[in-house]
Amino acid sequence: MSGIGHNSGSEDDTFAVSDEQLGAANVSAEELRLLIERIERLEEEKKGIADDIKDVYSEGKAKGYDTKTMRKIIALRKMDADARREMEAILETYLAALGMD
Amino acid sequence: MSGIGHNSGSEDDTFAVSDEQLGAANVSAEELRLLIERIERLEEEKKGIADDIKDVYSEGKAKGYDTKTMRKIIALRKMDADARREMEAILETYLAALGMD
Amino acid sequence: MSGIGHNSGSEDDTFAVSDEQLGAANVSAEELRLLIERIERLEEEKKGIADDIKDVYSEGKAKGYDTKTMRKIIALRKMDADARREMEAILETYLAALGMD
Amino acid sequence: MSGIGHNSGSEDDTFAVSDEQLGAANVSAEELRLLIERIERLEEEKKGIADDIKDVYSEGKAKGYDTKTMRKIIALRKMDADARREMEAILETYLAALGMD
DNA sequence: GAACTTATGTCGGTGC
DNA sequence: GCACCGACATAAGTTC
Repeated sequence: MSGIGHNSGSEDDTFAVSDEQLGAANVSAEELRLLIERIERLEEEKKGIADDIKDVYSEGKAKGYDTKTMRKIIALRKMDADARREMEAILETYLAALGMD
Repeated sequence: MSGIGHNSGSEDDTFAVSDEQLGAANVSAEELRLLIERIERLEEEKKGIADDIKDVYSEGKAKGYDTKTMRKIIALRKMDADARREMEAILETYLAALGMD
Repeated sequence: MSGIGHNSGSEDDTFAVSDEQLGAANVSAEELRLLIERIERLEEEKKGIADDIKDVYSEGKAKGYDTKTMRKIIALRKMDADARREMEAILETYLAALGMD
Repeated sequence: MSGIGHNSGSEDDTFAVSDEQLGAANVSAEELRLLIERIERLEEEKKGIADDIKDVYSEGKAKGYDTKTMRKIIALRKMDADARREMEAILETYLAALGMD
């Protein structure tokens, strides 16, 4: 956790102004701004990775594989992985239901 | 293991695959596998970041902001940023047209 | 046939609306209304089936199965079915790539 | 008889499964299977109707209406219907409160 | 027009 | 016991 903020609910009057609500609003605005900027940074990172993925597909295409096939393979492998995870989850559910967890 | 089109030993080899082709296929398979694994790794990273984003939204929610509003703000800021980029692009175009680039 | 705005046959009556135009508009309105009512009927049917599904889950619950488990099982079976379909699709893709389709 | 988790009367045979329990399990498994198959059938029907809806939208599109508009109209009509129902509910409440139901 | 992302609605769980 | 909340499934929109 980042440790940013942690001031929700506190009535900190360090920067007290005549209008308490305005002060609170400023704190909130700052808090909100920080949250939003964090999200924006993360979105950028995500975009960057999405671009990298695109590049790898392009590379594959350049090497003669068609994108559709590559996507199919990846989807299939993902399905397998998901199914495995799902089976483990269901097993746990059963065990829990049987009081064996 | 039943590879697609693996057909060794047939005589009337309408669909025969030569050793050369098999060798090439193996190389290709390896090459393809590497591409796919790279993509899968990148997909995982992307997923991780998407989860981080979700966490930040949750954090915002916990601090009393509603998600919908946050999303709207981010969308707006993104539009602003896009508009700015667009304007810069236009400016560059003008400058280029004027031979001032 | 095109929808609203079909304008052939008017002579010089700049703002006049011919009977033909009214007729066309009416036809369009009617046509649109019918499409919309079909969708609404289908949405109702869909809702009805969704309710039926809910009932079956309730029935299962009443018989001592927990919903989560049931959902997990169904999801898993769906995954299997999807994976099978997907594998067939990929097989076709390969065969096509090999000119064997 | 209930399914998984029915555990009354066992003393220290923590993981023991009696013949009775196995028999019950078989019955349960069959029972569960039937429930699941019913749900799967219903899900398929639901999917079929969803596809039909898609088709009607496509048909509308082909006739020159845009999907977005159609969706808006349907949403509006749904709101109207919901509002009407709501008003009727309120009316009933009033009537009931007045002992006129 | 297909795939990916975003948004909305629904469902089950949980805390008061 | 009900209402809130988070999670999941579906639907809509957007982009390539």
